[in-house]
Amino acid sequence: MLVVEDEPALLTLLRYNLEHEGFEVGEAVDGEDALLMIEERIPDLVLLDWMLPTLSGMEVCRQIRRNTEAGNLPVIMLTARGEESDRVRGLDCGADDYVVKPFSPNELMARIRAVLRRLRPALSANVLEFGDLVMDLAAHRVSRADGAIHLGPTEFRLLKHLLEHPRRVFSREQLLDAVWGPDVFLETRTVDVHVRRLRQALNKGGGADLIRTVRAAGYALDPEKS
Amino acid sequence: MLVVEDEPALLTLLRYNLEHEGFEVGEAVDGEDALLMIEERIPDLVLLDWMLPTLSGMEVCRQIRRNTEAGNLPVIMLTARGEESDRVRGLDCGADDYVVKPFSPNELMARIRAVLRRLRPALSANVLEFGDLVMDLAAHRVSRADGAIHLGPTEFRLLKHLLEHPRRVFSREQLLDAVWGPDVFLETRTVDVHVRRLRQALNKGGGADLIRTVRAAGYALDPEKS
DNA sequence: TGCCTTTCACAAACCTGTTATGGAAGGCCG
DNA sequence: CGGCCTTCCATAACAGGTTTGTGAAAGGCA
Repeated sequence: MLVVEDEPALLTLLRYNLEHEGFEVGEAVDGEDALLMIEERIPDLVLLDWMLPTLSGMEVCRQIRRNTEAGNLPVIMLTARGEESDRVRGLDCGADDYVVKPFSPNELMARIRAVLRRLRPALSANVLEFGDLVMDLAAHRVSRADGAIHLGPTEFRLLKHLLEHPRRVFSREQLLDAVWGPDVFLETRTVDVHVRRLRQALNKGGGADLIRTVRAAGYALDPEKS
Repeated sequence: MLVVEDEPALLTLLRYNLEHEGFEVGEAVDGEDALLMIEERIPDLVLLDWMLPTLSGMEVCRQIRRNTEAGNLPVIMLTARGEESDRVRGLDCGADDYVVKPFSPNELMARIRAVLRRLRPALSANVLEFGDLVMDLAAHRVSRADGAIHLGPTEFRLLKHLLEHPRRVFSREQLLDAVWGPDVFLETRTVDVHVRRLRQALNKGGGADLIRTVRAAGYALDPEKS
């Protein structure tokens, strides 16, 4: 979290409240400073005063949006100007929210939470991860260590189920129930074959085997050797 | 865009402004009505009055967040209550923004644009882009790598929907609902044919195929090989 | 008529469940 | 401790089935 504010008293107040909520707080005192810090390390969110030395908050916001790396970084504008035309301009220049001074710390925190809640699910709600393995449910894609992996429908469902319960061992019967459905009647060995195909696909890139075979019990997603 | 508001005058005002900005507007007059309409077809955004018959806006908002399908639907609360504790509660129950009556239409529109820009960059612009593909909604034109592309009405709507949710996989049923409307009764294979024509048109210039087929799942706009 | 949409039929691509075989792991007994 | 045996698992190949691509034909609508 980066706070860009040139008034020391307000900066202190903000830092106090933010740290109290568990955020790591970085500070910048003018617009150029802020852009440099963002360049160096992209924060989770930027609190941006409207009136700043060197570069106005609005200009900083525009430059953030123009930058591809940090382009969708959440920005909350902080300002003494409460007039409507300013508010419209603030939002239209790309800020995600706009808080008018004087504000109550509680309201600001609520707005920060709201903005973050909006951002996080968009990035992670439909994604399952395990180690370097990533499954994007919405895009129906699996990748590992930046390499895309192609899976057939059954292997996809199988991996999804394993990812939803990492490290847990499932018997072949449990996997048949969970992945194929409760009404199918298949050889339990069939599971072996699909596990093999899944392993083959997952390890194509050369990583360690992520599926552990538990003799006489079943399989689990778990990279550890024994 | 769904407007949930029990005061007819305000509803009319909102509809006028929203349609003027190019949104399709649906209406609901109480909370239960709203939830039903959302169930049936998920809108791009919900404008939600705080005080409603049958179910309060806050309760509606909570239920929306609880629903997995519509869980990250953008919600803007609309309310006469300007007190801080209410604002905090409103935001914390999951609303993405909170506008106090009386509000100016301009500010509301700016906030809507801000929220949409965050969640669905696609919907706030008049131009949809994906890679070298460009769709101009206003001019109803599509082009790729500087070559104009002619599409029939259905292919246009199909591509528009895919562009609004890039990389996401849609089943044939979902596409029929979203592109043809919720009440049509067509063969799911009809989608294949339109996808094929869309592909043909898009690839005429020789570019890579932008539509990914996901076996047993559907189609997605996504250029990577898989 | 001309364009667009929908359906159909067939072919191609791909996926799936099964089986056969060989190898590994663990237990039992001398 | 070592050898043998049993049980379990990994692998490969295959035949059949399902899903998708494709071309064409029939029907609608302006």
